Amino acid sequence: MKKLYPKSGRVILHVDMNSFFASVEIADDPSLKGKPLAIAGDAKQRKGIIVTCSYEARKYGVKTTMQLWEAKRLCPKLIVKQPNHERYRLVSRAIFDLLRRYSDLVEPVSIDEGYVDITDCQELGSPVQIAEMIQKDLINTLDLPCSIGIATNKFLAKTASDMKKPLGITILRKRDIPDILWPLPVIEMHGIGEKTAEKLKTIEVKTIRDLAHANDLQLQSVIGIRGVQLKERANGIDPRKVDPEAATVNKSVGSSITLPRDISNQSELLSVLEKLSANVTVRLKRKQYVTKNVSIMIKYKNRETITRSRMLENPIVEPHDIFKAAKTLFIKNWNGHPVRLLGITGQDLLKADHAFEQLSLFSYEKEAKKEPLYDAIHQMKKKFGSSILNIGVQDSGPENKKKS
DNA sequence: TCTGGGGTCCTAGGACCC
DNA sequence: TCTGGGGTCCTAGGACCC
Repeated sequence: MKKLYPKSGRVILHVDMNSFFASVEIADDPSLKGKPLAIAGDAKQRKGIIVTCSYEARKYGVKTTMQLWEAKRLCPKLIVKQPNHERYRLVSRAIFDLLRRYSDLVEPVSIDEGYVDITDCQELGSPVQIAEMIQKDLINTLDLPCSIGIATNKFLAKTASDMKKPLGITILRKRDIPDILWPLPVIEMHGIGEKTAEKLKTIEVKTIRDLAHANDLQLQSVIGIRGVQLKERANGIDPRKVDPEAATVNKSVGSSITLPRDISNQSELLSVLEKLSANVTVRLKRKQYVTKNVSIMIKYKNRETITRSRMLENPIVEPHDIFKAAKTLFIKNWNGHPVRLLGITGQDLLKADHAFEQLSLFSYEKEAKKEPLYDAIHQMKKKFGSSILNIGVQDSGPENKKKS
């Protein structure tokens, strides 16, 4: 074992929950076990696509993003549940709490996957033993299956966890790269999608082997600066650290909705924007952010999509402030055609307490160096409205209601 | 009867400043 | 006496991922 993982090298696990949403539903209702289950939106609301499904459903050919009616055609006995995101978030937290019992270096990547750096955990056992312990632990305590990849860096660990599902444990060693990684088509690589694969084809790069040996200049010319990095990964090189803080910071927080039908009536659309504003507020507050930039997204009937954004003078978080900004953008940019989807996103986020400090400093300098605190706050309220001072954490927002 | 909703990162052009 | 080059900020769009 020591030989496989020399002292200087790292040992990183990628833990990937298997068909997470479906598995949570099954854990919560064991009568679903062994049955074809799909999590999907409401077909009547035009959101009838498969979000995820159990392995039993996959046997029938049911796949993620498939239309619900198509899935039912393939598998008439398919059981369909609507997603319960609140519940999934809760379970996700429990998963990462469990992982942190093995190592402090846990980096959540999404609701159902994360990296664990176990380089300094030798006393717990070998890497494979640790992976087995985690896998069993997740089954025993939460009744949830996962696949785990083991490697010396994030990219290889992520690739490895994908190779065996469900309930796999896979080691991907550097020396196995030519045999295991290189024969795969480039589109299998994390970070390469359809468009990039097409571009790579134009320079005769079709497999990961081709990519690993590709010419740097050619790569750069066809897919930009990312090209060289992807080539490194294809060669098994990935210096990214496991960073527990990475996921604690948000760059943006938004809310969007595909309308039950296309809408061209302005007041109807505005009332949708108003609801979205309220939702964005709830999410910003839950994460304790304020935003300095509001952007809207409009997707038209013909799927053409525009985004329009605006920097704001002062950070905001209250629904009426967000709605006001969104409404202005909408009125100015909507072309009057039927709308299929609307979204609002706060970008350029500030932590609420930090924004407060900034304002407070500003206020002191500007107005009231010697005034009592009460007056300083009063001044700020006058200047910026009371909204910025009333940032509370408010959970259990209206998020669930909208599922109606 | 056309693929939902949440994100991240990168690129490119224009405005503006020095 | 019309004109270079660098840097930063802002906006819009695209690609990708789960």
